[in-house]
Amino acid sequence: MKANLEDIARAAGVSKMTVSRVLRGGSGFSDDTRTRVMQVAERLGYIPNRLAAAFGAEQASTLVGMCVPRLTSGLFGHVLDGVDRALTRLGFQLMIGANNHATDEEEAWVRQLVSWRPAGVILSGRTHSPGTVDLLRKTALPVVEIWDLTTSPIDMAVGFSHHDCGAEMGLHLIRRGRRRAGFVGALARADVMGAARLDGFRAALAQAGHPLADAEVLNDAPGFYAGYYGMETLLSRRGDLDAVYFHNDEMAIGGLAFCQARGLRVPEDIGIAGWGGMEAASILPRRLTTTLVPTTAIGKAAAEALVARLTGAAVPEVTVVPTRLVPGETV
Amino acid sequence: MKANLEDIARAAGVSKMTVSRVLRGGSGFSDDTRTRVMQVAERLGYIPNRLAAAFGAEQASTLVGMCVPRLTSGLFGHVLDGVDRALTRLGFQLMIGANNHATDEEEAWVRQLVSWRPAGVILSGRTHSPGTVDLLRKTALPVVEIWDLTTSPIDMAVGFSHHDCGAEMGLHLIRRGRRRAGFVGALARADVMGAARLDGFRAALAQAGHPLADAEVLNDAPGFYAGYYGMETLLSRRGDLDAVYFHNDEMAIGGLAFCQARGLRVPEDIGIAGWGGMEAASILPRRLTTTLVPTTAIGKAAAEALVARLTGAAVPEVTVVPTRLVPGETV
DNA sequence: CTCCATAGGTTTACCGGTAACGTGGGTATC
DNA sequence: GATACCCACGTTACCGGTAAACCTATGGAG
Repeated sequence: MKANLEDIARAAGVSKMTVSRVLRGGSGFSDDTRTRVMQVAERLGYIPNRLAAAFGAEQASTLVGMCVPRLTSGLFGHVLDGVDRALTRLGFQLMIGANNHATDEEEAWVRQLVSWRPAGVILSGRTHSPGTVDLLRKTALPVVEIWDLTTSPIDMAVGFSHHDCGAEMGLHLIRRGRRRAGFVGALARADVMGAARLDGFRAALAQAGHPLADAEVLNDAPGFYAGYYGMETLLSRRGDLDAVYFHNDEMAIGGLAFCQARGLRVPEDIGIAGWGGMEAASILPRRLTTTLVPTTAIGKAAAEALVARLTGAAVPEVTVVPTRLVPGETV
Repeated sequence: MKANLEDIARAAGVSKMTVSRVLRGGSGFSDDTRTRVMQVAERLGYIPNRLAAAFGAEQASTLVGMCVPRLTSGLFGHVLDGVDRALTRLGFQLMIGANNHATDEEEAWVRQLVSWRPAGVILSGRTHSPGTVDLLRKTALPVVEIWDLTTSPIDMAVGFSHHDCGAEMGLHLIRRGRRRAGFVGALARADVMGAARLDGFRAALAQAGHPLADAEVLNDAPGFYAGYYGMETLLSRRGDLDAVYFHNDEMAIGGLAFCQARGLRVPEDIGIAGWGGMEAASILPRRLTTTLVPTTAIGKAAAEALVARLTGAAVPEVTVVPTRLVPGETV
């Protein structure tokens, strides 16, 4: 039932090697042989064995691994989609994992992945355990780090600066006349990139002479609830805030919901800003002030950089994919 | 640099086979041998080669494939998360793909997957091409079909009935006194499961003597915009509707936004119902009437059923994971 | 004292491809 | 006419594990 190259070879009256060449679309055989082999392969229902192929000739692997922080993140869903579409088109298979914002979980996943001898790896973020970096360097695997720009990537990087995103929003709030801005974050200590946005935000505000009034960084997942309760906590401490910058759009919408529940007018009484871009954010009664992140484009660029490297093409070490601040109507 | 079993064997003064047994935690060696082998493996930085292992002994594969309709779907992100957590815990690796609601794309993906000789496959939905079914049957691979309950699954199924979801919501609207209900769908012709919900909805309304007033099934992706414009279209045709059931919560929220923009009061002037569950839906000024789907639980159950089958345990052909209608405040 | 079970190994034979190299015959070139 | 060269293949030697069969002391039972 399970035919292999040998079976086809016997039935077609050629050698195993010729069958291999024909099926991989190589050269070194006549048209006659080609059609004969193809027909026999079809008739026997041959299913290629990539395991054997990748094992016998390691450079032939078409397996790519990708690790995201959380599979439930809407933004990373789009990144995954971009990666998947590009890889599928190029004939690669995608193995995924989640690191839950923990470098040791990432390392465990990378170890598993490497044991499959993949063609390359896509990681999210700039923070990795020494073991991960060491392993990837030793195996000399092509690596693309996405999402945040690493000053010195392990191999290649595709993304943007979270620090700059925060700074840009800080400046925007100042320009809109806000003077007492706060911040609501999530995943305290776990999410380095949210922290980078806060850093940039804080720096921009300080430089403008109106330093960050207060910040509440929760330990929870960055969802609507966290935004709602983060807003509540922040306002209970500082009732005089005139703007709040959130970890992401989900949380900002949660914050908006809280304002609505308390009868606070947005943007008159208080300004609300999110980050990341989310379809819902643009259809709210007032369009959310936020920063759009080209998620799918990042995924696509990462996959293409990886494959380009595999084909020996020159690939830039760092690819910057610009984000865009959308003023909206909530600040 | 790349050590293999042979290298470890030589350095530890034992045979390759003993090293293999030690590393896999088997038996048939002394404690002394064990520690010696482990130390040498550690020192040489041995990286197991799962490719070789799976190739040499096919039943040893720890690779599981999963195909979802779209990687950008919030609901399936949670399903993937459930699958991933369960598989990681059990020592399996996850290969993913998207079928974009097209059976031929699914078949192409399955063919690629099968060539990696995986331990099992998780598919979404009940609709597959004959080629897919044929291939899976021939390879006798463990298969779990999730999301919708197939009357006769290829192998195993985990999910619920979309038809029943629709019928339950139809009945709920009737009970709330709605008499002229409409439906707004998406992914016309592509999404069989949304169509099943519409069927159930229509049947329940008809049986109650207040048949479906109108339906608008768009071709677009089921997002906020589609909900907004679908609502607009539906109301322009039938201004007298007193309830609208949407393909999912995103679209329902889009519909709510349209009502708000037009000054329609919800639920007084018109009722709005969604499907699927979405964190945002429960934090709106009025909680959305919807059906909660236990996404993560489905993923977990699917992964566990697959692994149970692999270990030879008896697994029920069909696992029903109940959904729950949440009345909310929009109907 | 023999027999036998058992612990603790070793040996052998694959799994199904692919790279590298070999080969025979025909054809173009000098 | 000899040489070179190419085409269309065939041969051989792996890749790194694992299953299964096979050894060989050692200790205890009968």
